[in-house]
Amino acid sequence: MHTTNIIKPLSVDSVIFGFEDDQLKVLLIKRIVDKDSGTWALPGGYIKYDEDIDVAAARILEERTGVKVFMKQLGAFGEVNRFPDKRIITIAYYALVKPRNFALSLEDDASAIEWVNVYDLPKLLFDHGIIIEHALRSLRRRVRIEPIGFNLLPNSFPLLSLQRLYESILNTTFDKPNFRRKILKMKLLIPLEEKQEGVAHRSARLFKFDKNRYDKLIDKGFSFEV
Amino acid sequence: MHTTNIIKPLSVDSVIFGFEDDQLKVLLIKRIVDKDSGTWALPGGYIKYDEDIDVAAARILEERTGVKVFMKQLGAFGEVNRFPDKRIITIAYYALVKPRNFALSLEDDASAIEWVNVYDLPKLLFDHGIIIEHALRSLRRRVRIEPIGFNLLPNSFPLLSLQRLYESILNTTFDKPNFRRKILKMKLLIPLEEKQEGVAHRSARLFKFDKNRYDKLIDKGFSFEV
DNA sequence: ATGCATATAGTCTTAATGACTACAAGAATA
DNA sequence: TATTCTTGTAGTCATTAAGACTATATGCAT
Repeated sequence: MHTTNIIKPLSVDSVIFGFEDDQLKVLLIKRIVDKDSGTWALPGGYIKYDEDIDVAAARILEERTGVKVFMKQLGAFGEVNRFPDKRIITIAYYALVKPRNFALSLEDDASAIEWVNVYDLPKLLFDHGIIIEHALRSLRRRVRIEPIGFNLLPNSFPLLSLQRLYESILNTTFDKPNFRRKILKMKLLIPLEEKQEGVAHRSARLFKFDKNRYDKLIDKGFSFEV
Repeated sequence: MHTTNIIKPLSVDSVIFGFEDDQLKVLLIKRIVDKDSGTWALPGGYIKYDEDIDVAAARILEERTGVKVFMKQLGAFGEVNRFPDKRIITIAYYALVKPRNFALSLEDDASAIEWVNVYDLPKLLFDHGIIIEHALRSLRRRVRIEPIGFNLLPNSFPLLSLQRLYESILNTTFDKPNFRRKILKMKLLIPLEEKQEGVAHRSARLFKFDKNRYDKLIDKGFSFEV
């Protein structure tokens, strides 16, 4: 990594959430450089002098994963001793993505990159565990009042997947018929002709999220709520 | 202000909300130093090398107002051109306070310090207007699901004051009997013997917020909602 | 063909909400 | 003193949403 042209006391770290095998996961990398070797960490990097911080966050993630995603800022983490020896304050971001769209590619300074279950994390570098906790809290708050959960699912999905998604984020369970009723009543899902394939039981209808419709409803004062 | 021992590319700015005359207000200062003269701005300062950022935010506010308050981090604002000539990223904080407890004291570099209606702001320094917008959005989200509004009111208050508070924050109106019913049903307010004094109409009973009770209810899964 | 897992439709009860009406209290006024 | 004005406080009624269920439909696997 080049160290010229960066703002030295500031870094960016990203919590990338994905949903895979009915589990909420986080993208982690394991570094091989210097004494951090062997510790899992959030993908991160440094901000350039002539770069907006939001842009820096997106660039760094793209460098590591090849995918451009919209990042939401979580906040700054700046305890005096969070980083050893030096005083580095990090600005954390998070994003919700579809893991299938990610072709994970290793960079020079990483020995591994993996999706890890958010409820079963390894020991993490510095305060990255705390950052993930904060991100999860923020996600839980937002996911209930904004239709952001769909960013974690494929474009078309059965209702039960959506339910499992909310259950794993909110760490709870819902009654199936009731969840179904509530979601469908919002009229935000377009029922497709397609059905599930390759399942060992009655196949479910697939739906897709209707972003257009959502925007219109919002203008009319509608508010999403799960 | 001393410029030694600070982290140069980082500042802290605070949005202090207060409720006065049934209006939601923000604490602003007008600086007289250098070319910023005459522009209203958020109280702010620089972070020291050996100081947590949350502590820096509280210290800076205390220096300007003499009052120690708990600050909530809003996030980092880091557009390349937000600050003229230099690249300075600011971490914004906000807090809810009782204006009566504040003895506003001028510092050397400020020519005025004032509570200003948040819906009628003057032109502000740099991106401070944007920061206030973000703070207001965050406040609106939080105030509906956490009992933080009470921090803006005196310890004892009539129900209508609470209603006016929510109305001014959320920029809406509520039906009086319905608001009353909703709030009282939560059992978070302790009715006092005292009544309003010096009002030209029937005096209302005063209440105080029961923090203890709230903490207990939270443990039982209760969730505050307005 | 039978079981089994999931999909999907619908019922019933209870609680919350929004829109009101009505009356009470007490200072100001006429 | 009587009246009026403003706000406080209690309660009604209809509508809607939520939670806990029951019941039936499909279709693969044995």
